[in-house]
Amino acid sequence: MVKTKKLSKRELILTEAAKLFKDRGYGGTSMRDLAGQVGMEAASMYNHIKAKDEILASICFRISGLYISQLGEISATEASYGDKIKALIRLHIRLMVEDGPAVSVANHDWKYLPEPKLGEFKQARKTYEKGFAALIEAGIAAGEFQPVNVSVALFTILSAVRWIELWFRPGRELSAEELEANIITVLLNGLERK
Amino acid sequence: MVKTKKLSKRELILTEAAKLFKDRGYGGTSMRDLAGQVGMEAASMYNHIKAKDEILASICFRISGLYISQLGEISATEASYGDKIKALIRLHIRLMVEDGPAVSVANHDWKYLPEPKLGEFKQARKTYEKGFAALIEAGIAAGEFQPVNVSVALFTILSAVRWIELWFRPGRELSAEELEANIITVLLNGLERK
DNA sequence: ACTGAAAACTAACTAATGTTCGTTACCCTT
DNA sequence: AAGGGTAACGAACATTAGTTAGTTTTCAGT
Repeated sequence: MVKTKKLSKRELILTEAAKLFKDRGYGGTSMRDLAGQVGMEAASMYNHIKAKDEILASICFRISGLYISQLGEISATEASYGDKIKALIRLHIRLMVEDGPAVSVANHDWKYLPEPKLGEFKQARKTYEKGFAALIEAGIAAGEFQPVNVSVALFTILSAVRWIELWFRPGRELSAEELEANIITVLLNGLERK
Repeated sequence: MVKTKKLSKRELILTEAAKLFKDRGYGGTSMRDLAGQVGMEAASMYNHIKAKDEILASICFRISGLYISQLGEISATEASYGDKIKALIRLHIRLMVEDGPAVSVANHDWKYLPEPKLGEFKQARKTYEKGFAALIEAGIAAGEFQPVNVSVALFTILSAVRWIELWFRPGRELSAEELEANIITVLLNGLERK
């Protein structure tokens, strides 16, 4: 089991890096900080990773890949558009709760990717947003949703779930399931009673 | 007019700093970068500001002060709770459109404030959120809103408007007024038709 | 025109950054 | 027991960071 050990050390670095990047930002995290958290010297980490920005890229693209593949699966189901949107909202919340630091990094620090990777990541994001928007548009065309501007609806939904990381502490006052139910209520039914 | 000139140079620095901080982040912006944008040498800026983090603090507290004072005014009116929430949403959108870079910095880079200031800023934010939440809670108690979790509603609304900066380009396809109307529709009435 | 302050400049300092180098310890296979 | 590759290390590299010191320029008020 040679590969296993190698990968697990590397993934330890990636995991700890995501936590630190989330807290202090990419630029605010030094390789020595990260090494201290991992439990080795900064130089030693270069046996497992190629460069600091490769760490960032690994985190970002793992998350974007997850989102895009899940979007494909959900789109392909036979559910109503409302249920598809709900499933996507649940996906975002679940990933945020389970993989919080990495999602946070992919949302905030992607802009520090060096240029070949930066363009690829932007494109991946655009791909995801286009797929999400297509569902909203189809839902409006089917009379299932209100005839609202598609971009506004898309980003209102996306942003509403991206900020969960900032205040949600699982088990404190609110469970993940209650969180899902409440957010879906607000976004799909609106705040006002009718 | 001695004071006027002094203030305008300082404010030029603050304005350009907000733009750079928004694009490259606080840590990703060097004093030499900023000086180049302002049109002077890095050392020269220290005739107008005390330190780099003082720039960050000025930007953050100016924005937080704006939000808190406006919240006070809106809370004191005699409108319905729905109209108060709408007014707050419009406030967020207007500030984002008119003062975009500074709002963006106050939303993303506040965590790099050094420790005495950091605590103050956190408290200011909490003050604002408490005031906002009180309006939602009162609206629910009055039967005007759905009995949803107050924190969830609060942060869903707050986050929905914070991301405008990322994709909204005024005059392109959508005006600020249409933006307001659409966001309010989604948040207050929900996406689904009923 | 003179003066004194405000504000610009050049140069430099210290600290910290990402990364590389050469070497050493470890450990699995033979 | 020996060999060889993996992964750890300490030291050092060049670069860049924020900031300060000292000096010169600009310019409004007398």
